[in-house]
Amino acid sequence: MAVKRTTLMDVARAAGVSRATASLVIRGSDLVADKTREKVEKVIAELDYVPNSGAARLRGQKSRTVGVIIPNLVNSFFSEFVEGIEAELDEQGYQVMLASSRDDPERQSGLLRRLREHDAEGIILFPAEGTEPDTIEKLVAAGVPLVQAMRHVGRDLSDFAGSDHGLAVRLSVRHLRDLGHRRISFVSLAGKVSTREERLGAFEEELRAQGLVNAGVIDVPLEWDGSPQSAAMLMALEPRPTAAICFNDILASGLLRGLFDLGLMPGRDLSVVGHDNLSFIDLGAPPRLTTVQVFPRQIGAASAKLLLRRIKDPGAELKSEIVTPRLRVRDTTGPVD
Amino acid sequence: MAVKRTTLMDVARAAGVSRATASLVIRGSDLVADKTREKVEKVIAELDYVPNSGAARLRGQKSRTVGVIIPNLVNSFFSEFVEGIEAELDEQGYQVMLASSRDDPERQSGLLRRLREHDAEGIILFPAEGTEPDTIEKLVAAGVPLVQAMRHVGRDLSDFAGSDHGLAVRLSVRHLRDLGHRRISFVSLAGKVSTREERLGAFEEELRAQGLVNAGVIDVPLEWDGSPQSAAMLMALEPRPTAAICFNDILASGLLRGLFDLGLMPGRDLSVVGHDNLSFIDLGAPPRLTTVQVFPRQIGAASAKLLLRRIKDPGAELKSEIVTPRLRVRDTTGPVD
DNA sequence: CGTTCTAATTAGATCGATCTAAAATACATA
DNA sequence: TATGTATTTTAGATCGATCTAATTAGAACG
Repeated sequence: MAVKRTTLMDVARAAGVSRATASLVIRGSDLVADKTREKVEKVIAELDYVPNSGAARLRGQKSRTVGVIIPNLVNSFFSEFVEGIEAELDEQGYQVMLASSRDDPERQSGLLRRLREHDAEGIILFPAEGTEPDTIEKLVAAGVPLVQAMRHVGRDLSDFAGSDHGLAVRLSVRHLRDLGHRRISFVSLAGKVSTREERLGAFEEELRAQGLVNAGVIDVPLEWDGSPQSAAMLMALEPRPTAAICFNDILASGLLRGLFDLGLMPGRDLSVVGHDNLSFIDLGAPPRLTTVQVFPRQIGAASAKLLLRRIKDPGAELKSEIVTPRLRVRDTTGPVD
Repeated sequence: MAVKRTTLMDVARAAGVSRATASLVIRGSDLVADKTREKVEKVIAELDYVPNSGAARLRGQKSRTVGVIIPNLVNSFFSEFVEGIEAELDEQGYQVMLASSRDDPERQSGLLRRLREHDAEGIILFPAEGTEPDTIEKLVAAGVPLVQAMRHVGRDLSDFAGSDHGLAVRLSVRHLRDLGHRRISFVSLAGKVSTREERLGAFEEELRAQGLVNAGVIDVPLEWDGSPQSAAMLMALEPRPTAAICFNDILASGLLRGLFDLGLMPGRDLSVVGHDNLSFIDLGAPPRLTTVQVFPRQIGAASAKLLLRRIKDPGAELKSEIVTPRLRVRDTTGPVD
């Protein structure tokens, strides 16, 4: 059953040339005469020859493979992010090795190790919650081209692509202020990651700058149902907020659902703003969620570009690529009455 | 900048043993004395040695890597599917190489080739629309362990994991019949893939069996917005359907949105059933979509298991794993008045 | 036709691990 | 101590492509 592999040697023999020449043909070198090239290419097609990249990379050093680690794939934010990466790398002939850390730093360390064993030329890391700076430092010290995406651990250790979280929050706050809201809450997800701190920090700062009131921060777990219990928690706050900014669209949509279950109307009884602009927002029944678009696909593409740059030039200066978010006003925010 | 790689030779030298012994330690062989093992392991840790899998696989043949090709990642159905695969393979120490065919058979061929070059031990293929049986035949002939998932091309060529599309449709039809519906439409997506045929075939068959009327099949493209124009198309049919079964949840949610835009109420003016049970269904505003749950994660896991089995035993009998779908009745189906 | 220059080809070493088969060491027993 | 057996260790060949440096074929010219 196990067919013996067709090697370059077989091809060379069948085409009546040397291994070296056959190798040149495969790599598309222009050192080889057209006639010879044709002959060899014909044989390759006939034998359905597939090069053994193990051998190639052993000698040639490059695997044309890049490792990508993300916390999970359930949130479509991550899928879009990966899509962006994949599209960009594919164009350059790179293959993505995908792994999911499940937001567990230990698991993540194992994956990093495995990706290195698999000889990834570089790694795009969406760091798991609680990742130690040490992890990053070691990678960089070992000379592994690395880009951190979205979240980052330890400043100025690696290239970075992400979003301007501060601006995202400021956009939401200002939008709500323009609508007359003064008491605003923030629905965050439990845990300690740089994004949470950044958004929360920006939230409080901007409230202060605008002279508005922080009506309370509530923490909920990130569940597939978006933790609709946030609705009741918000309505129990004193003084009661007239608007809530949510860490992401999943939480925001969960909140919408919770409001409906309480017989309340988003945009009237409570204005709701999300983050991410996931594609499902436009689907289904109104009202549609007002949210800040974060462009995960672009961020993915940017990470890929940064990584390719670093692979080419390991000594290049550290660079950050920040994608500017954009507010998408839809139906769940309205004037305060 | 480019640090020279630490090789097994370096480890061996530093530990005062031979390359062979060091190799044994790495592979966890019990042929090596405890004292020696400790010594070597210490050195490995000190030098932060990472084996070069290129060399290993060149000699040892196994890459512990599996290729996965899916049409795209935007539909979260695919992400969940990939999650299932990744989780299962990860447990066995396998690494996933992910690639997206964008539903283009040509691109897909290129990717298949690339995955083989990268020495994937096997491939899980969610075939692109319009994939030729020839593609599959060649792979199988070349001895590449292959599992087709969800869709399949050419029967009995490879292992297969998927869903019982026929049952899925029958469940929806019977549910609608129980609610008193007699004129039912099907919203399909344009294109020719086995799933479409299967679902459509089962639809017509079951209508006949139940003595119901096919009120018309409409084809729409799969867009991110779920092609809400389907609503108007359905309402223009003569005689007008009282219920519609949609190929997937994206189309169904698009239809819901289209109905609202026309001022119609799903579940009252038109009953709507989806397929897949994507996780966003529970989010956001009511009404929630009635749909058939398809369990992509389980199907992914099943594909992974089938593939591992075939890798272990290439001569094993062909096997199909069919996951049974389940109807989730929510708000968008109601009695006909 | 011999010489020179360029274009095309090739032999052979090499990458870093694994495998086989043999050697060295330890251990038990007579 | 000698001998046989079990346990560890190792030298050296090997996987399949690529690279370097050298060789050969081909073209151009006086």
